[in-house]
Amino acid sequence: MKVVRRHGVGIRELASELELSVSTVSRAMNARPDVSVATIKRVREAAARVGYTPNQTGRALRRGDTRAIALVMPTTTARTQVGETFFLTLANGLQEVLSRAGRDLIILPYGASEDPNGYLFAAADRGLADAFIVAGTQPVDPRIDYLLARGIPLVALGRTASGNHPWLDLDFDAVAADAVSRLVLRGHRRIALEITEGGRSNAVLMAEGYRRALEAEGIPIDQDLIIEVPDTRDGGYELGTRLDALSHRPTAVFLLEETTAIGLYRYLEEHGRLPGRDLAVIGLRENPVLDLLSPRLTCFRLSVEDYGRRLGEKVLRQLDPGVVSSEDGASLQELWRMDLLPGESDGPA
Amino acid sequence: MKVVRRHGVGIRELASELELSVSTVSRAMNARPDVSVATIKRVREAAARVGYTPNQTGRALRRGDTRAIALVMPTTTARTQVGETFFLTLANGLQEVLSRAGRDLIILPYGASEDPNGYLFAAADRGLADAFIVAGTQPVDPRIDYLLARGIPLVALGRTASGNHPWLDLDFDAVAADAVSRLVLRGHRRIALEITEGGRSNAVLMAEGYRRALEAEGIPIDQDLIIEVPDTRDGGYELGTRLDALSHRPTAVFLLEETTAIGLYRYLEEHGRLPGRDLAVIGLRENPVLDLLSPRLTCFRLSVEDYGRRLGEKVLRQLDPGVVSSEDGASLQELWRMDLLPGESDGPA
DNA sequence: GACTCTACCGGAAACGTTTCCGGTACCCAA
DNA sequence: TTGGGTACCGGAAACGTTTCCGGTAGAGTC
Repeated sequence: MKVVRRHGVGIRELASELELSVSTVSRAMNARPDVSVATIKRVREAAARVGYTPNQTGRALRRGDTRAIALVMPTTTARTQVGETFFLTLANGLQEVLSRAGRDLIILPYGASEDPNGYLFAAADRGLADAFIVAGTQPVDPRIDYLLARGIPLVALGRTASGNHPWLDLDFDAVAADAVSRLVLRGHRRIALEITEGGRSNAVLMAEGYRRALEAEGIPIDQDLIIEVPDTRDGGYELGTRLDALSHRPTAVFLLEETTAIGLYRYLEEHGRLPGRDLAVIGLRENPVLDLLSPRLTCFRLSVEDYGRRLGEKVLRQLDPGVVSSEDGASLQELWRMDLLPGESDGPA
Repeated sequence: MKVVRRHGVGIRELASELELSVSTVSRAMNARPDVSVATIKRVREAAARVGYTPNQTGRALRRGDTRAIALVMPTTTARTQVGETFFLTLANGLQEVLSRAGRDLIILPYGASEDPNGYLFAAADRGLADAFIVAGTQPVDPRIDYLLARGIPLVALGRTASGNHPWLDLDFDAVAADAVSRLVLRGHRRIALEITEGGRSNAVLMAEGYRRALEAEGIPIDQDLIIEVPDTRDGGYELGTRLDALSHRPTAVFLLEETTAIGLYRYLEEHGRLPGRDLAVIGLRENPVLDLLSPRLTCFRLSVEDYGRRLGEKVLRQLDPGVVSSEDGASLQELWRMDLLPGESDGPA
């Protein structure tokens, strides 16, 4: 009934057409040293002419590897976060590096509907890719352990508690230190921190960085100043009310989720106050949506594409340890710095 | 040097442990009718115990199919468009449908750096997936022709000139008709249209729909009212100047790229004018970024997730024609309606 | 001229699975 | 008791490629 699409032309057809053996054709296609360059040329040309491409499945079966890297990432952020282009931009930079190395990028998206663990387990068992990049990691993430246990190369986007595996993460400590010291320099002493509700791992890390930064500045830590709200605009509005409800109001706030800046600005505006004049605000990540805010939000610049490129280099190094760059040893686990991008929202106290 | 990870346990090991033949184990794993249910149960349990999963590569080689669907999509929009979460949300809905059918979704992203055609050609030749969903289509798209020529199942996201292949696209005609008739009803006669610079296919389609809608309303078409600007905020600002430069100013404008609304609003504000009062504005697609605009932009609602789900159904139908839904015949090529979402930006003339 | 060495190539086995084809054992009816 | 059916299972050939191992021819060496 159904048209069986046997692969158009196989290596055997090509070999017989060229009156060569299958093995020679294979070697020629792979440019092995023990074929004459003349033969390589001849085979390649004939392949192009008849439209032969080595079947990847057969090749993968025999060689035991695919030439692909899988990026496992959540798609749910697309709904909750405003203007969340993070992962796509990341994929952009990542792919640039990978394709230069002759490897393909495969994205495995998982939504809210499926079990992220089972999804990755199945893909790993299937041997879908040679290495996995796991995004949206949890502090203790079964996916990392699963891959580690099977010796499958991986890079995590975000540190985990699983110990000695490669990861790349943002340097929250440095960011917190930068933000806090900048605010302190402008006379702020009561600096609040907005973090995501529900104890997400980034929130925990940022809270730690914030505490360390305050300690470094010799400012006592007030637990009330760490405020958990949803990472939405409404969360930002709520943040405004929560700040005002404090007995001793802070003069500055640092936002882990820049989306909340929108709601916070609206709250302040409705109450006749101005960000930067009546409350200093610093956001974490630059985001084109924030361009609409006035006064301009002070935040940190993250070149997501560069971040993706770095991720690509890390995963390639996992696969080909031969290409050891000079600074290899220390960079199994790596923190990524972000530069402060001054705006007008963080005025003096 | 490197630890060769031979697949942990293969079907042979499992078979010998169970004292069964390889073929029986295979049949049991696939729940074929000619195995006893007792054996199926026994095999499945043993498989779970020793951690055996059929190697997908071997299976694919023998069966000639993967259980995967590939979505080929551009990542460049992430940079140019503000808050472009379209594809990720689409993937979300798509995957929901596919995983229900026991299939995996693989995303093949292509950036500006690579040749989108070659990228797809290679993936198709490799037999990466059973079917391809091609997004970011051009009116005449070599990728579609390539897949068609090889008989590889596909669904295009966007109509093309390649004739009789399945596609799903937005119903620009209906949208234009809705927008125009709404504006006409409110007394507008000079209605401008903003389209993307460079003759992108959506722009052409929308321009046609716009013309047809005007004709249907008996309004003569003025070519000057069709204005091409970049699909950015600055493009929106430029649109404002271009509209004002017209000898006979329009009283309403319909935006193909809602991103431009941001710049247009700013232009109007700077010139002391108000959208909805001094110029009626209707945008094409709802976009969370636009929530920040005041007065609220009238636009059309597109449930991207539903759109993705529909896309999934279409591609599944390509692969399993057995599951013929009642309205199958006519739906090879399908237009997707969008509902108008009233705002306050399209006041009377 | 015999020997070794190099450069290139062919045959066949492997990778892990599915599926075709056949074969046994059993049950039931005649 | 025999014959035909059914239910289940085993052996072996595929799927398309790579790679091991061996083999030939020619060049170079003494």
